[in-house]
Amino acid sequence: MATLADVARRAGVSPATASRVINGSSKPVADELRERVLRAVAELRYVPNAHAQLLARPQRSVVGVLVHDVSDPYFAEVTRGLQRVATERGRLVIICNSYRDPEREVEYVDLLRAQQVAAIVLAGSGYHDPTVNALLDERLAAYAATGGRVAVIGRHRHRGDAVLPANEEGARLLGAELRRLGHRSIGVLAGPRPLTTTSDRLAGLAAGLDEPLPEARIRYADFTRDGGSRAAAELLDAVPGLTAIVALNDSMGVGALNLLRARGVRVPADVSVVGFDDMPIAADVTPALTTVRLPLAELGARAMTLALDAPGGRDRVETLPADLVHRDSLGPAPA
Amino acid sequence: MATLADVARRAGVSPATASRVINGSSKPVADELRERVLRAVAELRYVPNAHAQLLARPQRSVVGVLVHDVSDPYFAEVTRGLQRVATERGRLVIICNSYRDPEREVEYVDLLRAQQVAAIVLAGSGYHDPTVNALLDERLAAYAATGGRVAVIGRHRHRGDAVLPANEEGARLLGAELRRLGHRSIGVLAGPRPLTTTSDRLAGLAAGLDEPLPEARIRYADFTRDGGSRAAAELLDAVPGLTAIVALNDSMGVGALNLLRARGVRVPADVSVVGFDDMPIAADVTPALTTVRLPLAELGARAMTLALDAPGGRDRVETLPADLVHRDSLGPAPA
DNA sequence: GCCGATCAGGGAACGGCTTTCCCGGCGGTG
DNA sequence: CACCGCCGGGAAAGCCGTTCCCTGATCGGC
Repeated sequence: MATLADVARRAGVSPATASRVINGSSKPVADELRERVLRAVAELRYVPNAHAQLLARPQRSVVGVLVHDVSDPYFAEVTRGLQRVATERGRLVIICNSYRDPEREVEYVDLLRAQQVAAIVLAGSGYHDPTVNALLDERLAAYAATGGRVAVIGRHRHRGDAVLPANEEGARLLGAELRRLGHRSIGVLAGPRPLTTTSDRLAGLAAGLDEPLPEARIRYADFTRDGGSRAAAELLDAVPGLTAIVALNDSMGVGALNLLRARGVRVPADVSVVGFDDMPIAADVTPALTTVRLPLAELGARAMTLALDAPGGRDRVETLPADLVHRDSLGPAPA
Repeated sequence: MATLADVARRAGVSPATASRVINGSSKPVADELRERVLRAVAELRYVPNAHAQLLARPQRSVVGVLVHDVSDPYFAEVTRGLQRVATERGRLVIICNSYRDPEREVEYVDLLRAQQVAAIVLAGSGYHDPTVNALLDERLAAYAATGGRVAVIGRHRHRGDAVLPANEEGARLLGAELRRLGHRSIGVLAGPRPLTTTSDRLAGLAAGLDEPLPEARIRYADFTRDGGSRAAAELLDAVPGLTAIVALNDSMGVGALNLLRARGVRVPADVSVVGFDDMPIAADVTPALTTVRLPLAELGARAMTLALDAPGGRDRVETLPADLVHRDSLGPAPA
């Protein structure tokens, strides 16, 4: 690997001068020398060692992003927004997948800290477990104490700037609409219990329906298509007379749709199905899924903006609105 | 940010000793001192500066991954495979999105080089433009010359180890099946022209159909749902009597399905539709999309394995098979 | 009891780059 | 003509760890 010293030697100048030319320092360098340095750089295919640079100058430029799983469409979309802003600002992004393992999440925070990242963006639902939260908080605090910036997406209980999707409000909208359409016997396909996203949406739904949701009509499963399918099967078997199924994310909704089709249940004539998130797939299934739209990419973009902007003294919290997307899978309750 | 010197001072030992304790060096350290160092580390919440470590020891541990766009399901899946293997081997992955801009791709190679990554994995279709390829090759060569490892996914013409999806063979299978079912008037929704993926799949399709594909029955567009939708509309308008539409990836296939539904064309009774890649969504649309399955995660996993394994002297090339997934969107040609 | 071997711990060099500080030379000015 | 100031360039001091090498001390053997 060619070093700056190699370049300087080849150009017949000092490393100081070479560095100045390469970084476009404000200190003027004679054209002749500049020329020689540039030529040497090209000939040696010199690329400065980013670690040495980082060590030599205080300024940190990369940003760490911690998501549950980038290949999940939800996070893929959030990440897109994060990346867009980061790229606009000339920041490199390191993406880490915690795969929903809180312990790995903590490890990754340390790893990002070791990388001297300028900011850490935590995306995705938080957990209810206080032990886990305390541990994570402790690490984030250690990071923030050294001047690191923290932004979280969709987690209430953490330090740092936050941008929150209107999970509760979106679910409330959904509940109110179901109620308006006469649905009274409603089953819920919920995500994993320990996630705050699950409980937030559940709470909003109950508020919108204007009645408590009996646990017997809720099934908890993974936030995946198969999870939704299994949970829907259980629910259907356990609760006769269901007129609507609320999936707490679109993947589960799609799974439910599939199961219903397999069982010959008509949607929405016999049973209505609604989802959450408005992922691209929601519009493409049949019947097209009625769902709650969350501005996912925007969530990411806002979070990255907060993370990169100068700290505003106090932690800033932004809430991004959710709205109902009417498609074909929701109809009036059958008489 | 606490440094090793801080830790050493607080523990009342030399930095050398502190370092040895922290890294579990083979050199023995008295329990008493070890204890003191560990306590200091905990109290100061010390995390070693990864950049300083990288500078101090020759060993490089992070791997760079360059994809078109992680939020595209195709790359999301490939990335999942890449990550899995990287994590198993204790490697951190830096993911970069080129957004299909060859120039940005070259920039990112340099950036990864600057980061001293142990290996670079290039995922996603290559380009036909020889200028672009030459430039990229030149940078990769510079990287490889300094001991960097390169692995590519789905690109023929680059140095380094390669793992290739059987694009051509998969398309051949598809073509043969269409022919068997009596389709003679076939339209193609192709991806961007400059991509080798597009031309490979086109070539395989023609081979399977056992007849050349007239350009008039091909429409080039983005590898997206909307691209597919638009291209399908054009094709339908331009070519009367079409009995089948081949989309060169599933997103385009889904777009086509949507357009056909909007126009009241029955699938597959009037027109058959097939896709490519077998992304999760393919099974969930109605009718479920017949497509060619590519082992995407496996592609990623193999590439990462090649990249991390000791170089085998010559560049290794692996091809992963494609197979036909029969679903509902393909039927016999109408009489 | 003395010498050499062994061992734990510390000093210091090193990795690659940036940046401050200093020096020599030039032009301008009185 | 002498002096001052400015300017371009280089020497060198870090940044933060790791590790080689050395030192001082302890221990074993004769």
